[in-house]
Amino acid sequence: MNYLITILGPTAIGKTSLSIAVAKHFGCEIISCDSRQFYKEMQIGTAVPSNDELLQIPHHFIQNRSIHDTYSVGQFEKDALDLLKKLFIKNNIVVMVGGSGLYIDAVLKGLDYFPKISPDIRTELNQRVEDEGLESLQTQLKKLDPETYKSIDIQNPHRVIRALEVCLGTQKKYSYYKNKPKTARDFTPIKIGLDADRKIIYNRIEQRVDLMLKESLLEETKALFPYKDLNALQTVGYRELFSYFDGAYSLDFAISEIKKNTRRFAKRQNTWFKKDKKIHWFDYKTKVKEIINVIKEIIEESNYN
RNA sequence: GGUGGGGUACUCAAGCGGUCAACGAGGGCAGACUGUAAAUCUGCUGGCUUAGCCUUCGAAGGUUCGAAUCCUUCCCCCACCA
Repeated sequence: MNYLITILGPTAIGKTSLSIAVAKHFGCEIISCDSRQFYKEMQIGTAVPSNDELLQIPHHFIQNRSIHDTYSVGQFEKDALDLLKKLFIKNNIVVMVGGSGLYIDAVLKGLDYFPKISPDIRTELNQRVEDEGLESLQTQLKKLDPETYKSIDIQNPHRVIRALEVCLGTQKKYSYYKNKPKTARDFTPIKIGLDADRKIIYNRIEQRVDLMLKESLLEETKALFPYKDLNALQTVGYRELFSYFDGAYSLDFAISEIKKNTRRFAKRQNTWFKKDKKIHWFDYKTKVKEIINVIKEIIEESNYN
């Protein structure tokens, strides 16, 4: 039996160090499940594991892509599954860490298959939202795929555009592809959540942001300024500093915005994870040993069944 | 001391006799989420036994069927004059 120990929780809670300790204990490797740590151009602002940490345990999906690549959850699911297959040959345990709820679910549960859509269609739809307003796309979606029109958040431009681009790009309804049976996973997920009181999380965020700035986040961001419109750079910590370099924000304001937006991000992560009843939650101060013991128990128990 | 402007919910800020528990924005809180997800979107935000009731608009009085809105006095801020 294979096990994918998944460590999740809000940003700045201490997932990285836990994951390394757990991976060390089981002598296994780590795959990252963080939608921003894929990009090699970003390091400080995405709080990628340190070089020292990376040397201790082999990590995957850390800075393995460029911000200029187009990457998606669908591709990530495929990449992760392919890699897991190889890793499970070496060891029946793998650790996955990350805070991107959708990406975690993609690996653990699977997404529906969608054909590749030409990026031109999205560009066009984005343009149309600007020119004609969202309403125009809503109307079109209602005509092409009434089922999806009813089920998605019609106020959310990203949702409407995605549904529409699938309809337009495949000549089939978006709903046609949805909710198909997923390919079964050949591993058992063990979900470990790290949590703390809101105040503590907010405090850690505050400290982490200050630390990033000390580690020259400004320089890192400045170098990326020419690419600020790229999707990968729509990221807390960078966006606000782009506004600073733009002259729209003062430095102090940009920093307080980073902190605020990170807090909101942590809240959204929380909302996502709360729904999942299969997560084993631990306070962030829990001793690693205790968590490992629980993991071992879960593994033993599942071996009996 | 004199004159003028102002004091509105967590903050900023509209309202200037009834349709006001009070526009809007910010902040906060809650939620949604299948290839943009650190993104994007939604709801709530005086209290309560919540289709209703109660207590709010610097304070205290007054006018009125009815006041955040009008009058009087007082307190506090700001500007100018002295």
